[in-house]
Amino acid sequence: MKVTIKDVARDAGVSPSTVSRVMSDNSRIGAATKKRVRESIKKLGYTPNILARSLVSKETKIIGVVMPHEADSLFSNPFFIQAMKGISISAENNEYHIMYAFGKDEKSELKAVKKFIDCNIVDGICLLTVRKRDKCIAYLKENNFPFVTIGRPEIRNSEDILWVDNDNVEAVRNIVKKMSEKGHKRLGHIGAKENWTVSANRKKGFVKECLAQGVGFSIVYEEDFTVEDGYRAAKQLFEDRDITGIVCADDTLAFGVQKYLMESGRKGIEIFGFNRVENHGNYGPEFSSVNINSMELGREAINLLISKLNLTNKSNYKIVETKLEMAEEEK
Amino acid sequence: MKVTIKDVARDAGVSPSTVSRVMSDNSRIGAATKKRVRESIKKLGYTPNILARSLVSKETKIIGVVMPHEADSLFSNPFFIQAMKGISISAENNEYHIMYAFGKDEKSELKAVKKFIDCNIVDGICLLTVRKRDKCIAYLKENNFPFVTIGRPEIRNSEDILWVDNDNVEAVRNIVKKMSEKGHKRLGHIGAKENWTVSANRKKGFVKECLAQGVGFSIVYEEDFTVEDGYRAAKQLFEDRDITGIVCADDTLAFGVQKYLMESGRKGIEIFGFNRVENHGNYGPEFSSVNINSMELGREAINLLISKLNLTNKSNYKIVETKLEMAEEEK
DNA sequence: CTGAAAGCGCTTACAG
DNA sequence: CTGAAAGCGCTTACAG
Repeated sequence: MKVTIKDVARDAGVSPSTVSRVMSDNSRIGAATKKRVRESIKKLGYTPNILARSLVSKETKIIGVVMPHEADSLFSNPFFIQAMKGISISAENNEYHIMYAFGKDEKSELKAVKKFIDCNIVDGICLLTVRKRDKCIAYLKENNFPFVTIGRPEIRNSEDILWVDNDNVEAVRNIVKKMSEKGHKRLGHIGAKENWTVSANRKKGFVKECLAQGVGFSIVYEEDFTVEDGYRAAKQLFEDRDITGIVCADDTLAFGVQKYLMESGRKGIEIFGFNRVENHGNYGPEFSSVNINSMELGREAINLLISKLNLTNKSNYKIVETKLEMAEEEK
Repeated sequence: MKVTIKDVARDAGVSPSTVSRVMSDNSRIGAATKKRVRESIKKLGYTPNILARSLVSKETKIIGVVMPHEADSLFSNPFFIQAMKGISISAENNEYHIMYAFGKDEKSELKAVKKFIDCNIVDGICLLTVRKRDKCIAYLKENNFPFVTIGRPEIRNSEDILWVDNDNVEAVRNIVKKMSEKGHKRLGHIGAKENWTVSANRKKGFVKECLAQGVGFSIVYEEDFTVEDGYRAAKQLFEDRDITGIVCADDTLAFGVQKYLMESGRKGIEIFGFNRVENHGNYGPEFSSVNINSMELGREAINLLISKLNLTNKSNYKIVETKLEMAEEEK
């Protein structure tokens, strides 16, 4: 049988209250008593039952993480595992636990959010992506439940919403600026998942900087972040013979572009992607990519949420730095 | 404030005991009372606090899943996300929750296991991989804590251990047999993670069937399941000029082989991999691969564990079917 | 068929 | 500095 606070109390010759206070290192307990109780704790191998504790403290020290339903078709993208890694590191550092829910579609994501809240099982929720008119965000805000999003929410009155994000607009603007300085006169952009704000922002940055630099452009949107989508988009995009460079919203799309370029024999096109995905084949030429620091995004999201839960947070958001990693030949 | 069982009781004019019995659909409660109570439940939107329930039932309906520390360097392998998907599906079907722990090394995996148990937070544990002389398995068995492993444990007295696995030995034997029938006289095998039983079994099947078929062979072991490791291994392996076919323990290794073959210009080598990984580049020739049905492995693991927890299980293991998917040109 | 009571393992005012 | 008591939100023998 599991050893409880009563067992420790009996062993140390004190009351359960005292043991509880020793556990929380209450300053009003005498040093000698503390020592004795700690010895009993060690001797008996006592670890408090966190469920019982939660029942009185009204905190479970568990955070619910909702994976976007696209995660499984996007498994080839390291973003999710990296973010999860960051999430778990932060949770561990702060003595929180993480509970994941995988949705099948947007509806079941909302269901997962509701379940988390209704069961009283989590103190807060983390959403791994932000959609336009996001139902989960709306529900969480409405119910005033603590949450954080990876990606900046696009709704009104978002000052009290916690979020982390890269500066995607700026990251793309930098790329376009760089390309313009190199002499590119006409650029292409391939995006996907139009209702993800991250996609919207990358496109926004692209358009803005093209206009600012007086660079011509055309844009193709695809359904998913896949090689096939990138290939299809490239095919369409390069009907425009003047395009000499291309910015993809994700490396998987860039792979498709590479593939198209190799097959079509077209040379001298400069490619930029996002999120440095390992190319198993690695036969194509290197291309430049923006490292969005997925692990840091996960870590900071949970840090922010936990600060909020413990009422110690100052800012409601955090911008995680990106790093443009140029292709080998550029170095 | 959250609505509790007392609120419902008051609203329906019954005692909390009765509400509790209605929740569990106890047969001794009158139909009329049930109806009235259910209306109150609905009206007030009551959902039981599962922590309070757990405290008395001694069950949390949470299963802890320990990710192998290699998971993050292996993120390019869909196995983990697929398995997690299967795990979450089974959990949802059975009204269980899942809690994941990511270890940094083998030691911290054991730490995670201990923490799960000590906190009283999980009813059972699922391990995503099995190592030789696996510390987590030893600890769990020693403490008689319910668990299931993906991969067959290799310890004595494993009859009471729950596990799911593919028949890796058989899968590789089939491949080798097929290759022998096609006329291959000498084969190569590339493995990695020698202390994972899955690797050991694939190698075992390879050796067995080569001997059975009278086919010559050589074997190279690498550290990790990566393209680089596959490339390095291929370089070494093909010093043996007679090798005409190669079985890789994972598709990532096979990509490395492809790369080597393309660079070295060597032709007519038949490649087999495992676990059909999407090749972002997809420039190389197609190769055949064994689909190990990762999602099913995850699903069945949790099914097995939950059956055990509810004392309804019969068998202590389950073999998940594999499917050999031949390269396009073979069809 | 239903309720009052005890208890799950903790924490925390309150009292001394 | 420490303990007895009440309570967190449930469930479940026990009694009627």
